Amino acid sequence: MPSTAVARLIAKLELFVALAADERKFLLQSFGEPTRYDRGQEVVAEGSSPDASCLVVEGIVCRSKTLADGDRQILALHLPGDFADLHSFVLPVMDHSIEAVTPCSIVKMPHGRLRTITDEFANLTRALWYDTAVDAAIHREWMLGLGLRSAYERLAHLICELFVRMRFCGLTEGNSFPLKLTQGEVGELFGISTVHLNRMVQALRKAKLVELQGHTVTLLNFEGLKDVAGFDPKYLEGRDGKKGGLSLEL
Amino acid sequence: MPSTAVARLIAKLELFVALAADERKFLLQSFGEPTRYDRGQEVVAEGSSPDASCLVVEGIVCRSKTLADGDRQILALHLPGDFADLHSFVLPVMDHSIEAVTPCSIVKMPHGRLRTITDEFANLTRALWYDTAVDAAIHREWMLGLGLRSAYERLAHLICELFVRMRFCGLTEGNSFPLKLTQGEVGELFGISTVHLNRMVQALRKAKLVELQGHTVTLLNFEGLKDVAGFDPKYLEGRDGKKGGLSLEL
DNA sequence: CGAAGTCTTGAAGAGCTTCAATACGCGTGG
DNA sequence: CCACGCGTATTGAAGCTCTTCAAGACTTCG
Repeated sequence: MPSTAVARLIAKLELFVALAADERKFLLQSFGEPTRYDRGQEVVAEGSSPDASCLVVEGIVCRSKTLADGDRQILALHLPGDFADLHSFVLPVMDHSIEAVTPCSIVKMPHGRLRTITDEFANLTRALWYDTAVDAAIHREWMLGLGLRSAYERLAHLICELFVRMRFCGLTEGNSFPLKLTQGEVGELFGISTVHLNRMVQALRKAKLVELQGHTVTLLNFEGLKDVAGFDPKYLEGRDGKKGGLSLEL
Repeated sequence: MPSTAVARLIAKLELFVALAADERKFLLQSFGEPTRYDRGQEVVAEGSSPDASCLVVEGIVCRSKTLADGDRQILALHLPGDFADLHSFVLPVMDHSIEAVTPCSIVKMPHGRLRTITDEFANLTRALWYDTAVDAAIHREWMLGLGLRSAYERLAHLICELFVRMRFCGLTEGNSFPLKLTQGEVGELFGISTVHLNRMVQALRKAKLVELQGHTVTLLNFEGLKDVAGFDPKYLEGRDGKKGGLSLEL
């Protein structure tokens, strides 16, 4: 299982630049044993100085910052094959925390290995740097959403993004993907009240764009959803428009 | 002048890790001639693929994304000594644009030089990677603001951040710094209406926290302002709490 | 079947936007 | 030197989005 996640990581890095066989091999050998985390469990604490970076193997993790008054803002979601805190290698102190949104499994790459990579594999280093740059690009896309888009558009956007990223992980089935969260949890993740989230979900249903039932999200009209969301998968793509299956029938 | 900006860049990088003499020298020799830009002029277009990265020498530049309906969200502000798009070295296509907020002067480092750095100077590469990671950390701080903070708190936070960063550039005078923008422009930068910005400015005045008059911002009570803003300069700092003068009497 | 959790609905209120009008500040030409 | 005019700052008021509180309906599972 961990090796599947590393393979996904490699596939993502190769959207940017081809890796040499020894680079791939080095990556595959750099992760420790998987650790399991329960729903809601903290994986990395804000203010800590980790000595390893986390790769998601299974489940969904989120990164968040908490204000003095207890309010929390979700900064990013990570699916299998994503580094959640590769940047902790170059950032001395975590400015946010990482926690498990669903039960999940994580492997870690010690920063010593990353240091070796940066000393010996210039090409792989650029690829990892690229990975953190894509992460920042996703931050920017979220900023757009937080600043400019209504809750309705934002929800549509999140669903588009999750669908595309889930598909890259092979976690979709047709136009559906699993999301084992209550509306309350999605609301908190999303930074809006349960009540309002519910109304937006109903609006998406009424517009025949999305069905959310049980713990499955089904896209009924991806084109329409993309229009509402203003979704442009460019920010998830690699060099020369390589899509790595990211945007099959977008 | 350009060399002052590069010196600031070096000072910032050394918050993370000491640079060798040849690394510093290589940096100093890597930038082209300065170019001037007028207020509002585009420096780098969204969707383009630059072959060089921009270092601000003078003035203020912003990065922004524009939605289909024309609404624009500011993603970051950059002062002298900041790379505005170091990430364009590893990101094949610009996901946002860069433009001059005030008249400014910019020098560029060709990506070929960056490639040489990543091939030959592992230590400097880590330092530059660090720079993009700090940039992402600032994105995260802004996300907090956009998602959780009121316009009043957000304005207080922006003033704190600008003050600290301006001081690092030596652009403050006592508790004041210049901001040659109208309230309308600040509002747009800030993503709120002129009317509401004005009311928030008045509130800050009434609370005796800040004076904004003409084109000068004066902090009357930094402690109080930090409290209102929930400002914690941690995200601007380097390894081992090195502050590089960032937080003298914070 | 009952109980707990989840979803849905209603209604009042906070924060911000927009439109529209008024006041201020300052440089220019008379 | 003053008056005019234009850009900027300020104020008022209506309206939209989202929040909170509170209650009711539906699910699911022991």
